[in-house]
Amino acid sequence: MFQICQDRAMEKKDGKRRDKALSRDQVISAAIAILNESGESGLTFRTLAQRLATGPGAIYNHVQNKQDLLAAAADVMIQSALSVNRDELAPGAAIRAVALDVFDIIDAHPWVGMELSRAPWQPAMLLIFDRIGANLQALGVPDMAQFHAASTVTNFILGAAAQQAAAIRLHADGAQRATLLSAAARAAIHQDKKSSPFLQRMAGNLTEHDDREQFSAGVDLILRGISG
Amino acid sequence: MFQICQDRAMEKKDGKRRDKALSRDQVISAAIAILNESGESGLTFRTLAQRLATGPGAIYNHVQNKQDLLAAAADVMIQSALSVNRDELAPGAAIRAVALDVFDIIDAHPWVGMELSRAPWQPAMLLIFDRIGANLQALGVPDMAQFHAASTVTNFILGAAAQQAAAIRLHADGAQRATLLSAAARAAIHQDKKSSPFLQRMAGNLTEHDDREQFSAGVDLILRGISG
DNA sequence: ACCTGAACACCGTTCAAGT
DNA sequence: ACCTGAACACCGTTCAAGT
Repeated sequence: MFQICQDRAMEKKDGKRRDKALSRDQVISAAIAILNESGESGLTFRTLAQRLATGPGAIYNHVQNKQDLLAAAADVMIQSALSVNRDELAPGAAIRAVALDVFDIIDAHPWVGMELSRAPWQPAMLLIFDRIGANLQALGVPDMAQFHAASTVTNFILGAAAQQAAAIRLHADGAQRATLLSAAARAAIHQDKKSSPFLQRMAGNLTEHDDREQFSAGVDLILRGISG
Repeated sequence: MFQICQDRAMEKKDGKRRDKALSRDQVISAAIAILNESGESGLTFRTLAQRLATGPGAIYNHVQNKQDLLAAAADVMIQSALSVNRDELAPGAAIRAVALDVFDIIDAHPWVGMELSRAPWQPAMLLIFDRIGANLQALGVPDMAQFHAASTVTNFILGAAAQQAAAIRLHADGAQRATLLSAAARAAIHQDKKSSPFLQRMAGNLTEHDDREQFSAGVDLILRGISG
């Protein structure tokens, strides 16, 4: 559906003017390549221009600004993640599948999660909302309740996306996840001694749970609330 | 619990050196004042230094970096929002109250929502997690399930926080919320014609629902899943 | 019409020099 | 020990000049 094309970069060696075929799709796909390789901090109009063998200004002929660029990039990723046909699944299983597909793409490319939570009303987010909601009718949710049900699941996914993106970023920083998390928990607990009993009781789970399993359990829990 | 102090700014008029009493709390409270007045984009080490009548470098004597500053500011806001005693409430109502307190503070100060979703493992977030979890035992949730239940509610709150913060920011930009949202929805729908039937059916709700009611309904729905 | 890249108006952060 | 503010190494974005 979306071709990553890098050949443009090769033409940079000679100082000549490139063939003028720069398109919006090429800009977005180059941005995605940089984001996947170097993360959010690696994407700059200068690095992007270099990969496209042009000047920073040229990018603005195909993209409104950096927000627009990031939203378009995230949309491509989410569309690709949700392109698998799930029609054969039962409605509950289909919702679970959509949620896990989103989780997995964010797990693999944390910048997508950061971008979704930075601007929740972008096309990528509406696509997720639609795919969740499309299964509610078959699940037997009344018309009036479908909007609240879909938005609840979507908000949960959004929150988990931010959480997961941050977790991966911490991990990528080379720091031990357990160390950082328990340090944070300890700091919070320490701050007002014994006023955080639940946090203290859950310290072990916080540092050792499986993120994907936690996410999946959350989806199931919400589905139970929707169906019940 | 936390005093906003602005008197320091008054000393700036004369060119003399200020009395040296700059403290971490003063830096954070000045940052909060700027954030509440001008939003995220208004907070700069230069604007903050100006309000504190000092140089940008001085701030680093009391704060590690901007992330640290924002996390500390958000923590103050969340602590203040959750400082009301809810012990007399039934566990379900207490969880609802915590969630709505967080919603309201983000509604009033959208930068808090942005900050929470930027770094989900900061003290403010752990405090919310603790306050939610503290009511699960009384709600009759089994020990093993309490972690998943608390993290599900927390993730939902986090997602809604990002959503709400973005909504307020759009509104503050002077643009009509309905216009922008329906434009986004229309764009998403248009993109692949009739492949978004649910989004189309919900277009009206998307632009006209009440955010707080939607949030409250989401909390109720998850609570039903937890209890059921 | 589109590219080019220097220039503009900023950032967060550092650090020698002060007190 | 803490402040001061110029300087550093960047940003996103604009725009005259090219083709």
